[in-house]
Amino acid sequence: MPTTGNLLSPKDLSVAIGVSESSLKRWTDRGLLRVSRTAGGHRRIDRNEAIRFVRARRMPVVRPEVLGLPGAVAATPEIDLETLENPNQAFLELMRRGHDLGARNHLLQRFLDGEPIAALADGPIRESFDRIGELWHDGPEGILIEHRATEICVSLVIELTKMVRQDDEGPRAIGGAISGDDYKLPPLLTTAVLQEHGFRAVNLGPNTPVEVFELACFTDDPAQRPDFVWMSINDLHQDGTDLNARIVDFAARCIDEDLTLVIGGRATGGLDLDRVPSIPVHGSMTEFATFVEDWKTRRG
Amino acid sequence: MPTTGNLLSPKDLSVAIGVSESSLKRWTDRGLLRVSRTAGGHRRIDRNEAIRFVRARRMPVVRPEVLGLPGAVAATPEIDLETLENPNQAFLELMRRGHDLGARNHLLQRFLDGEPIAALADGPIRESFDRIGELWHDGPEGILIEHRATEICVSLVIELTKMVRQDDEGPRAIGGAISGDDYKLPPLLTTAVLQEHGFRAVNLGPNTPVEVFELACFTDDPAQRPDFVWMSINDLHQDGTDLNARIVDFAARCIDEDLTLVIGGRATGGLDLDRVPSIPVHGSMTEFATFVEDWKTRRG
DNA sequence: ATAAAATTCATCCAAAACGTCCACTCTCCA
DNA sequence: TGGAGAGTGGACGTTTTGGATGAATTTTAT
Repeated sequence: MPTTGNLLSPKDLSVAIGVSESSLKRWTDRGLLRVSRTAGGHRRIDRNEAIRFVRARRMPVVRPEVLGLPGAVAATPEIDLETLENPNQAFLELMRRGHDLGARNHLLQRFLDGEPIAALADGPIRESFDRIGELWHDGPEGILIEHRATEICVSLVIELTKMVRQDDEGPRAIGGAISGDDYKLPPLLTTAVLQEHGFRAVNLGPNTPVEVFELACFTDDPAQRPDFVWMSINDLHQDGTDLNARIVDFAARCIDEDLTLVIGGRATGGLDLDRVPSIPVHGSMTEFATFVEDWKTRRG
Repeated sequence: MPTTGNLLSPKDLSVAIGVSESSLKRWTDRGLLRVSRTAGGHRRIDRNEAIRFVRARRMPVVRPEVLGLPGAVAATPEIDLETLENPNQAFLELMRRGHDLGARNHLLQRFLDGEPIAALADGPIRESFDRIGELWHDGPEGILIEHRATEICVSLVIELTKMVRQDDEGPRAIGGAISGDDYKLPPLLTTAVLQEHGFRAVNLGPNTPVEVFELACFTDDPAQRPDFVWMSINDLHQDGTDLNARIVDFAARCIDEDLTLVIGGRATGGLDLDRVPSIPVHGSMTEFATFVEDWKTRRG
């Protein structure tokens, strides 16, 4: 029986990744894998640290269930996922059918294989919802599929977010989707990517007015003040001009107060941000992730 | 329930740091951890001594709340959560401040102590959002708090849901919140409660049209057909009459096809469901949970 | 106050983990 | 081809761990 709770014994992890205990000990002694010790000197390994380790070293996981990850694939009879040339299509099919366990299995496997969350966002997730979004116009069936898939995916992204190490000392980031944008996934994915890069990220969720951004960013309490703000724009109300002006004002104030504001999302093009040309705009999560890394090194 | 006051029992500390009681006692006998004794010889550990012990050895704390630590984050100076008479108020304060780790510890402890998810939904979660909902009218600050708290709570409820999911053979349930109802939490909580009671629950999320319910319930594929449907109604658009008619039609068809439909949510009273008096309506999650249990036994 | 229930006591034991050592298998380069 | 260097998995004697035991103590309910 694997150790309960969030602490793994060396044996647990060694059987999980199919490696000898000796190697594991050597790795911990060399600092490749961070462990804590009991008072008697026995090693205890945090689950998230174990996941980080196998992901960073691209180690195959022989028994994922020991790490609290999905075990054997629940075979879907109708479709043979192996034959699909594109793995993202396999994910799409699972999402279309509402096959939550299969989708979880697929995404987590790719996560463990080392794909960054940003790549998962741009790959299987985005492609699936592009396709599912088209179905939406076909009537109730499309809406059903879209709703079910969204809930599944929200749950998966939140699960991923909890797996990436949250740094207690990392820079503070806050953000959300603007007023009128009801998409839940982009803010969640942005939060996940930020946490993967060591940020302490706060998610304000969809449909957040610009005034709320202002309040959150320019609070008087310096301990609460973020170092980084992001705005997700995936849907625009018809009256975009007023919103545009508000965003431009907010962006100008961010520049004044030396706060980095980043804007992204597929409806970003619907805005006219030329008046504040210094706002970084990203078109994909991978782009955003590289920007974030740059920002961190630039900031020291 | 951890021992009250400033003295911990060996069991309290052992669960807090995730080691066996035996080991802890051995450590005290070796003098690694100073303890006092009751008249009868039972060990009592001072909270500060326990904290000193875990800090000195850099031991991971599995359940910080047992030690009186609100998590990895420093205690909020203005409030002393211990002194709040009502634990639900403590949760409210944590949510107001966006103290996600503290909120997680609080909720998870109560869950591990045996409170059913339905009780958590009716207790800390509902009370907090009742209060936070009032703040919403106070302008941006209230909206900020509400958005942040919602995202935190969504994440927590999903985490709880993953802790209770096991049954691959349970009855199938499907549901969501109706058109115009954008609340995310009630469908999530309903799903969590159903899974806790052994259901295979599918969540269609907020803002789901009645036609989608119909399609999901009366699909031709018998393998997909649910045994149980639920509808969450927490917000009504102004033109409730049309929606009311659609729901009544849907409910009638459910009765025809011998499918259980349950309706709940705080705006349920805004509908006129007298034409289909056999629809069970619940006003709280606990009520819903008992109904669900009855339904299961009645059904054999 | 008293009885019943729950917790903790000290002790014991098998399984697990400790650190160390040592063959064995790779890769690389002379 | 052969030998150095690094990584692996197993073996070892010793120490630590976690669970079980029945007796004693504390807590809870009557």
